[in-house]
Amino acid sequence: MSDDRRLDVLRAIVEDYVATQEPVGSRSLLDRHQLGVSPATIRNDMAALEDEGYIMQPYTSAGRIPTDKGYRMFVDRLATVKALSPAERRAIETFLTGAVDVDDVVQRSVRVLAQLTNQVAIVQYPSLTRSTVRHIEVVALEGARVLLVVITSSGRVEQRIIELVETPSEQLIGDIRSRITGATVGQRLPEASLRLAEMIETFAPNDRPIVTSIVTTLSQTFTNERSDERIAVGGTANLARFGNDFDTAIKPVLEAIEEQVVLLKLLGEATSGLTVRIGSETGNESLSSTAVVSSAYGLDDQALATLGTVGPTRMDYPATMAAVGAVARYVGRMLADN
Amino acid sequence: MSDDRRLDVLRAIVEDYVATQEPVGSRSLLDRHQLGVSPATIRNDMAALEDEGYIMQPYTSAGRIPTDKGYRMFVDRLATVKALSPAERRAIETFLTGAVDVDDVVQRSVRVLAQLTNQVAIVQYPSLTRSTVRHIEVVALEGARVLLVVITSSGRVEQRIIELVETPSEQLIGDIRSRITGATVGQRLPEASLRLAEMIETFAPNDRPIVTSIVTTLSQTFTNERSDERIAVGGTANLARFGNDFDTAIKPVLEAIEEQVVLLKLLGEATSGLTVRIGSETGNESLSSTAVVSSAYGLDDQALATLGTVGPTRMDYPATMAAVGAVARYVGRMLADN
DNA sequence: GACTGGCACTTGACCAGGGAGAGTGCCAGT
DNA sequence: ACTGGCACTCTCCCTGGTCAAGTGCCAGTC
Repeated sequence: MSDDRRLDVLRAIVEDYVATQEPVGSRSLLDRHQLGVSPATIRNDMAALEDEGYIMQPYTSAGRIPTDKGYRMFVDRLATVKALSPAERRAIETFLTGAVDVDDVVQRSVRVLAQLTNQVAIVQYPSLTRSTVRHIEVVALEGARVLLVVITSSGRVEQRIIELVETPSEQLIGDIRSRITGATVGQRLPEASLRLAEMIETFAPNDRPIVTSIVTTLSQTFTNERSDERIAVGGTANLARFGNDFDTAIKPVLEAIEEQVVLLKLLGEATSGLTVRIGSETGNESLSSTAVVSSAYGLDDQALATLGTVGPTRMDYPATMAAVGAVARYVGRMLADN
Repeated sequence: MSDDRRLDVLRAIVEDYVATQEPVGSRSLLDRHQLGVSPATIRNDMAALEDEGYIMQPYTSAGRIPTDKGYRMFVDRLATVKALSPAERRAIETFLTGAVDVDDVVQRSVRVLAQLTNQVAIVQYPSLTRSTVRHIEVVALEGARVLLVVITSSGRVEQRIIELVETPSEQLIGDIRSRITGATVGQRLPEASLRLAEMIETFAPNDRPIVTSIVTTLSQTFTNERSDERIAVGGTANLARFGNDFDTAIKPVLEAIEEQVVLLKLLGEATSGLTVRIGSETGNESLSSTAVVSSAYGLDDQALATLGTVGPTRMDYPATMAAVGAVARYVGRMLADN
């Protein structure tokens, strides 16, 4: 028995099952693939594959379906990366280039990713903690109110309005602005936060209350976890494809989507490159029939955040991986141009 | 045959059907309500109600279920408004008061509304076109870049960065800022947009290119439909309650949620007060088994935008209406405090 | 005249039983 | 090492029969 053919059989089973959503038997498998052997031979191969845990039978003497381990093998060693069609590439490009700001980029990528993959798409906003400070603005509003604006290297603009204990002089505001700018621009946000703390003591004691209040607010903004965890989700209507059993297939996904924390875990750490997590690999018990394809995106080789799709384990992995990878590249490029 | 009792019967049918999700027959109806008459009498009343179109039988000689017209009657004339429990009121209040900015207010209201009603919650961001300008800031960044910030009366902060053809002088920027401020602060955004247009010609011809570019960007921001249509959605996991037929009950709602335009239509015009749209009244054919409860919210009596819930027509209308109304009031108050 | 009890009737829901079909494992043969 | 053949095992689907819930109607009662 040749090892090569056994793997071919596994690949064929995965492809057929993904296409038809039905357990695949030895005969129907031969109808769709020319393997040059008889059904009986295939059956032997299947028995071996089952022994090794790559496929299973939903019930005795039905066709076979791939196990998580089978999909894993398929993804790791059997799948040939399916290049996107030129039309798809163009679609991504034209759709993304219309974006006016970071918010828009994220929103458009969710849409395009959902559309390309027919799955649920998730895009994390560019991480604040991984960006650097590009510009800081301190503006006096009416009364003792002050507007603080931070623009990051990835184009995100965060702002906050605070009320000071007393109205600061025009000159003090200017002084604060230029010193903060000097201390933070170009720094990554967590470090900028440290510099700010050190800076307070360089001001005259009289001014400290105002300076402190401004600086702590900025620090909070720099290290704000809430805004670091912002996420956009789209394509939930594609949940239809997950199966017809609402409680086991669809509800868990909807629940995961509602909980940002869970969602972030799903996307995983922003390690560079494409990650595929299948079934139990998601680390979420109720998502056992779900798979996540995710990729970091960023400026140059610097990972900024993560995006990806959530779909049924029985998905078209090559196509999904190609789409996720392509969108990640384009988004990275968009943010770099900005 | 007393008219009063017939309406009591209708109310009882609606309540029972909402509670059990099963067609209600004359006997089981008497088990749960003391109407003081026999099943046969109820049957006669039911026959009359059916003739008038308030209830129907899913099939010959099954129990009755309310029609859209029946629900409408229930909502208009039969439902006694169910006051929220003190615990619920406190829940809303404590949950909303933690919010730090408008974004946060909206996000928290979606959550709390979804949780209270066990339905899908929708909250529209405070409309820009209905707000007035509170503050405008023009800040020179590095090179010829300029940051424009608009703060509205409802606390929304919109910002945009543009690249000018040439680097403006510090003085020109200051001049533009003060004149724009003078012309727009306190105005509603559409009017402010007009004032800006008039203002261009008061500048020296040399400065016009720069002024024009800044002013048009601001105008766009003021009248930007995209940001006027921002919407937050939550509680999609509650779709489980819509029924077990994915294609007819759940998918249409998910599709509506994906399309902001559809969603906005659903919420409806921000007329003040509570609006209930049942089945075909939603104006969306595929949402025939869905009902929308919505309410405008705003500062004082000035409607700013709309929020509401989407649920199955067989929902607990009194409870839902109470929750939507309460959240709308609290959100309005939050934004006024801001 | 309004209500009630009784009765015949209708209908979907819920089994049980019985092919049909797809697929398997295994074995003897090439 | 592969193949053809065969007995076997499941699910799927159809049929038929019973059951319970509910109805409409009618004659009778207060």
